[in-house]
Amino acid sequence: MVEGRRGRRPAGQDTREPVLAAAREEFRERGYEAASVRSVARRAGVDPGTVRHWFGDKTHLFTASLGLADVDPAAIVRAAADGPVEGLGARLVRAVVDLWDADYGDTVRLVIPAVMADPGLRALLPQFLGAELLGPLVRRLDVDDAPLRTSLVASQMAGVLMTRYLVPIEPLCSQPPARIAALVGPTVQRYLTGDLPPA
Amino acid sequence: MVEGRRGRRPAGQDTREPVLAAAREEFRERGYEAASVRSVARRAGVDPGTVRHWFGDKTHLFTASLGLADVDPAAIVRAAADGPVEGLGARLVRAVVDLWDADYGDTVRLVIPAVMADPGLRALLPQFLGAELLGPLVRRLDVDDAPLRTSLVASQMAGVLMTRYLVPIEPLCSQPPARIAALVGPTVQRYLTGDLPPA
DNA sequence: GTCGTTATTCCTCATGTGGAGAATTCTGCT
DNA sequence: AGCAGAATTCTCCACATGAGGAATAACGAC
Repeated sequence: MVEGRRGRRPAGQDTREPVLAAAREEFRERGYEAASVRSVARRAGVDPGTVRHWFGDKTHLFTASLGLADVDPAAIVRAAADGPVEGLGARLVRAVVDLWDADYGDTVRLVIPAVMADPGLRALLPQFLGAELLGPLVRRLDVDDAPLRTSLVASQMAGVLMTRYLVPIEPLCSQPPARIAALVGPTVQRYLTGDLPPA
Repeated sequence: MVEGRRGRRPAGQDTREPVLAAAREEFRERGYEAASVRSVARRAGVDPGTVRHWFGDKTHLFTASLGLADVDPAAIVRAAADGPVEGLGARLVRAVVDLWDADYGDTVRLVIPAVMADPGLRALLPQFLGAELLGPLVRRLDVDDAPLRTSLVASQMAGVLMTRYLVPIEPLCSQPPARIAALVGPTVQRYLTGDLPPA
């Protein structure tokens, strides 16, 4: 921060981008807990209040620093859903596991606690999982009980991701994606297209 | 805290119990995030350092205040596992959902973020889920791949509990326990005793 | 020019954590 | 019994943090 100099900076000096870069470094180096907003601000040569002004609280700074908006998980899931209905469950599991292995493996351990700790973010999750990610897929299948099936698939998916990335439970968590797809795929398939007990 | 009065208190004055009671009140009234260690100490008429001395950090104070040691989920799961193998999956799901509905429904939303935020607690979870809770059950079934089956069951269970209590996904989250058992039971049954694809 | 808006800093407050030290109780020894 | 010293229990102080509000300076529309 420019010492003793209050008020707006002269034009042409973007502060958002430096803050974002500093946040990426900080979170990568020290993890979510140990990272501090103040240190991010110091790195960016900016006052902590500025960080707050642009990104709100720490969890929002964190998710912003991950640039999660760049990747669209829903698109990947939709791509996996193209093709025959047989084996759809396995393809779906495979796609999601691959996605997370490639892009989110390192960061999900950080994202989840942040999301869980923030009521606002948590409230968005069901909407995302149900409507955004799995909803279109299940509707395409033209089955009844689509919402129920969606939530069942979401529950199994959430469980797999949780035991793979968040609370590692052996030996499932260290199986290769193909094996996980083979093991869990039939379950998802049943939730998608199989017989469900009547209410 | 007794002002200006340093050092050990006269005998017979238990401080642990008042702190625990205060913590229960505080967490119940304000939730985990908003609750403060200092406020608990104030309520108990004790210095914050005393709280720290007895219970360590905030997450440990929290779990201590829940008295989670009193209930033994493993025993309930074992009880549900007594009986014929047919329908075991459904009975198991039912038992776990009932347990959480009755005893943990209100608090799990608070427990999970606290656990996730604490690396120590998180490290204990797999051990608990795998070995303590489900391990004996799967061993009793005398199947091969017992550890793998255990982790598969854990993944589906974790998913159900997550979508029911933590990130409510409709309509699954508001189904009665019997329906959830009917829906998810076959999956657990397959993970327990069904055919699994070879490695 | 003036005037509201926006971007930025500074200050304040309550918090979680850690350490130093004081008052009490306990232990071993004579 | 009596007493020195160790262990336990507890308070105070210090520190860095996350959050919010007030003050201030540059900008843009008119």
